[in-house]
Amino acid sequence: MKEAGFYVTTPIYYANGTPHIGHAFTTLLADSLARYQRMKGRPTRFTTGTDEHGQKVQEIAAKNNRTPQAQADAISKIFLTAWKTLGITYDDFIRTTEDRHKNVVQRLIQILIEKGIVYKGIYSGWYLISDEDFYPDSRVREISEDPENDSRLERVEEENYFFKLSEFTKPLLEHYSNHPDFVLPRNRKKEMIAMLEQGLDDLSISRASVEWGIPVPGDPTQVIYVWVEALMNYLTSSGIYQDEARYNLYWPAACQIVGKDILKFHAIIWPAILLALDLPLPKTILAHGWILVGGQKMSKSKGNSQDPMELSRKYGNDALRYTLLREISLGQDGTFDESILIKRYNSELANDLGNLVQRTLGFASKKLQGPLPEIKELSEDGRIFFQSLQKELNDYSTLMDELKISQALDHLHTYLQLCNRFVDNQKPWELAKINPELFTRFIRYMAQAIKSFTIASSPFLPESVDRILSILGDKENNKEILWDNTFFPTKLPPLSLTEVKPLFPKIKIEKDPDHQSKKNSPKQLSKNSLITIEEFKRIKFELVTIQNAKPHPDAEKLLVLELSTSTGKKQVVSGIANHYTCEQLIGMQVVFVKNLEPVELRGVLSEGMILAASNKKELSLITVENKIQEGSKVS
RNA sequence: CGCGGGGUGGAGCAGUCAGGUAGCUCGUCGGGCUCAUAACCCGAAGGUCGUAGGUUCAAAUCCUGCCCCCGCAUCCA
Repeated sequence: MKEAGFYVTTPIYYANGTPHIGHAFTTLLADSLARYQRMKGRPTRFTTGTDEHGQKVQEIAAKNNRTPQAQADAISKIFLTAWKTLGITYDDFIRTTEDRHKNVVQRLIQILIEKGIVYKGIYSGWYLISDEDFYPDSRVREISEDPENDSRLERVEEENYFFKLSEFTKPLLEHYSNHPDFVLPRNRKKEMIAMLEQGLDDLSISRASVEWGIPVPGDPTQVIYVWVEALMNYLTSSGIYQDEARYNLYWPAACQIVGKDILKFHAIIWPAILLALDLPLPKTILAHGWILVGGQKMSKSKGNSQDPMELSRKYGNDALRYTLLREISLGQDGTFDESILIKRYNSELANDLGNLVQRTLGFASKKLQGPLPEIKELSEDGRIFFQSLQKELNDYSTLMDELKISQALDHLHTYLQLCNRFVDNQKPWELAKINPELFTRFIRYMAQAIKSFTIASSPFLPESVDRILSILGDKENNKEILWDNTFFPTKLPPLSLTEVKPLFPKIKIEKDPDHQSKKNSPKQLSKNSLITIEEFKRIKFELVTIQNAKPHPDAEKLLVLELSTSTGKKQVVSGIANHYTCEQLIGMQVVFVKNLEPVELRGVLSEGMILAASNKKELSLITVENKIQEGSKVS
């Protein structure tokens, strides 16, 4: 039997803005897996794209005064550009508004209708636009009490097409127990099984009141529910009904990456649809957690940018890709921001890798003239060294195949540590003086070790590969980037080095003024978060008057306030638009936190914050009982 | 009874499904080296794995109760 192709997908993004760090994480993860499989010589297909139908797009388009298609085009272009910038090597960027997708979807739905798995019925319940999801009466109260959803909840009573999801509970549970790796990581799988065990209701899969979508075959009054249709993109891109050879090679998908928030769609509804169609199910649905940013201990070291495009611009694609994938272990939420990137970058890329190259190849290029001679037989030292490296590569490879990315990367890091240790043990700076022959031999070993590392790590450091290989005088294009070239031969051909420049210049961390005081303070913050009076005093509150208020140009929930303070006018962005009108606010005296680090919120500078009491439903600004002079201290 | 995640040496995390010497990165302390991007190497300190109980020859891991944190979204500074 021929080896199956490796088909990896990201969700198609339903976005109304630029890609955030979560999108970038998913997509970089998929890209690295794809690069890894290609390196292993496996036929690989990597699909990403945009999800462009549905009520939300329709609404946003109307708000922006353009057609839904124009809206979709704009969104799609943003993502396309972003992925180009980040060096994403997708094989297919699918858009659900493309004809190829519409054709596939209609054909698939047609089959389901013919099979009687999709039937006509009356839907009566609630639909939450922001989620594009239906809710039973039982959950409506809780949802409508949340002010965020409030206005977005619609009573729906209409004739719909239904999918007999309920019939698939059992088959799905069977599939889960027969395929332990169907959903990873394990805790997510448990969640899905629990959900299945509660039983499933049939699913309404069409809407009469939405226009922007793919019509139900034979019934142009209805469009297909956007989620159901979007899931089918994975089949469209596989080549079903279009390219049989491609479809046979790549379907079922090897790995479908999703965020934990949309796992239900991918691990229950999607496989149910496939079962209904008698199509094979994907091998693994890989669910990752959310990327948390900031948190309490946002380092004050200048800037906490979390915008992937910004981070890529500042530090480069490889730095972003490597540190992000290294830091976040799947299966759990992880934290990532600029300071974490810098830390990882400095210690692993600059110190361990960059400096390793510098102290070996860089040193050699200064000391040696002419090429490194051939080595016919490895010394005992060299053999043992290569053996230990080989073990790390094997472990790396095994873990990669198990989709344990951050653990796999651990072994690449150990590899570097072994290299640095070898350098220390061999003392090349002495060899260079007393035994040139051993010295060149040593350098030849290191060149080999670095070459193998470079190739093995190329899925995570794709842009550095050329730079390193060219130092090794080894510019034989992409043919070199194959896993087979990581092995350690018993004979090494001659090799000539070229000039070495620092690969990963160290990022200087700006002095953090708070760091000092934190260190000096006798007590660390304890877990229950008691703070000392000194810590409290560091916050400067002041009573200020709101001089002017206007809506944020680019955000529904935010207002831009102009405050008159003891040190002049300040601008603050505040999330109170749902609770106060601009007119109400002008003239009010409120409490202002003065020494908060300024930050941009949706493009508008905010130089502090004003205080308010709030819970889920209500919000009320903190003000004074009697008017007193503005600029008064609050303590 | 909303849903979910978590509590493991100073920080951030892995390990928990299939119970059997507590692991990784960073930080701290001491030493080495001087080739290198103030980098590298070696050694050490530091943990009753939230808590109470149960099962077991054996529990971070399985069972039960309790306590505490945190999300429910990237537009609430």
